[in-house]
Amino acid sequence: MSSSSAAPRRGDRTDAAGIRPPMREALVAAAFQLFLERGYEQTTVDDIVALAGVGRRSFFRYFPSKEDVVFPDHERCLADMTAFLAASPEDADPVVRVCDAARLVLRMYAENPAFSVQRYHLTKKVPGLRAYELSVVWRYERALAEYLRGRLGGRPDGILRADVIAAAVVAAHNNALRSWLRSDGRDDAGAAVDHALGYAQSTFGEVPIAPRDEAPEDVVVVVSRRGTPLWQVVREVETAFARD
Amino acid sequence: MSSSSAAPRRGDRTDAAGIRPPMREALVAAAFQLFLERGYEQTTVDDIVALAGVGRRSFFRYFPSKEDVVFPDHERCLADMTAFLAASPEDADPVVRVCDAARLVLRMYAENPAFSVQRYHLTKKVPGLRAYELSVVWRYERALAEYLRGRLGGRPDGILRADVIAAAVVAAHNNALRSWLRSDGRDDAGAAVDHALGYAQSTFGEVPIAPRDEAPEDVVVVVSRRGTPLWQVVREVETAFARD
DNA sequence: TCCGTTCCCTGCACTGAGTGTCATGGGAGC
DNA sequence: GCTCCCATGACACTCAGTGCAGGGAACGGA
Repeated sequence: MSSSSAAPRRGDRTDAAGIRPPMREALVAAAFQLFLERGYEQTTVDDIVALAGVGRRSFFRYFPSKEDVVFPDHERCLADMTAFLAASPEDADPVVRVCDAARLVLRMYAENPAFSVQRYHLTKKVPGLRAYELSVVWRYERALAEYLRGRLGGRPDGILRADVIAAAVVAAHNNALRSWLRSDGRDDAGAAVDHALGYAQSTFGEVPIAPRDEAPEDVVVVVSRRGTPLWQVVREVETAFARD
Repeated sequence: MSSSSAAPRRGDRTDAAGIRPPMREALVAAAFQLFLERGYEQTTVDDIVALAGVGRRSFFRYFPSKEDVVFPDHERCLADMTAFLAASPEDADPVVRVCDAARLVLRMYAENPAFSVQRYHLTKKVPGLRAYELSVVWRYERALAEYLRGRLGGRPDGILRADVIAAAVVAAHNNALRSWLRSDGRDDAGAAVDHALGYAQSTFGEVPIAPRDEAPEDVVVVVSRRGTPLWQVVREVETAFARD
């Protein structure tokens, strides 16, 4: 009964990078159906492969572990991010660049809102999945940090700054992403992430407030009472620079 | 042969919070000896308990999983950090406070440099341990972020800022900690962490550069060419404020 | 001193994840 | 039509982690 059920035929794939075998999708679908029905830990790999109508060994051929089936597209997204950063123009602002790289992750989540929200509720309550997600996030953060190290490595504290900026960008992105997921995908994810990344960018960025090509000899004067908290001074400076 | 070997007697413990049973330490020692000899994944829990001369079931009573034996004191440190943050005075600078909280982790590592360096080399090469360490670091970061949320929650973007500051502080701390671990514990860990946390603090801190009680009507004038990168302006402001 | 209670430890059996290996069967290429 | 390739499936195995029951030492009370 197991060999003649819904097992996929061989003809409908190309095995190249173009079309992936449907067994992968069948396993993801079966896994999520059971995870949502009975919970993650109450579902065994045997249950999943039985529902998908495939052999148990095939599961581990497509997913190195049971956790991987919950994050089926992060590997591809991580490769995309690495390629995106590697293709950065030399004169790009590094902080802007890593913010744009972070937006790739948001785009992946936003491509399939229902799936992302389901997965969010799953990872929120299963400690093992939370730990797995952390290791995924860590790899994104490492990709950003490696790029920033290459760009900031020469400056004083370049490596320290690279690590801190990467962590801050990831935290800002995740803050917005999670608030979007909590809204069940109803809020505007792009706007929230733009806002959060804008905060990170304004904290670390080196973007000139005014375009470089206009009136470089203009002068701005900031007056501040000694004793004012530094953040308030910075905010005033920023406001003064933005005012045209 | 197994019941009459090196099993610890009952008399040498008090079972209160004062003296912990030596079995815990015996398991940690046996585990690390084998981990360093053959590697983490080549060592089974049966190997560990055989060397420690205790029953297999006892291992899992002291350590919920095989990974936990590698990080035997993080649970205590996390409790210390939570208590430290909960005991914060109302008028403390939140950013300074979380930096001090992060120093608790460094202190734990510095209490036993040889052990910390061994563990560092172990976690560096074993993916499973790296994932476990990430979940530990995540709990520290959550503790800092929760405290900051409580302090900054009312302000605009308070929650976002709390998450970003917590991530930045953890990243700065870990950057210094790891560079100290890479030096095999020879460098000055305290100085490196102070420097790294100082960077994070100057980026996010609200510390007045000049003491509040002196000449609050003093005036500082900053002049900057329009088009100058913002970070450079901020650095100039900072320099001007620090100059007395 | 003796007994009962209470822990702590141990052995045993079991589940479930993950892996190595080999047989098979069908499709692609010749 | 034949052969080779390779994805798949079946089987057996290791090992982490858990539930359960039994046993023995310390402790308290009589």
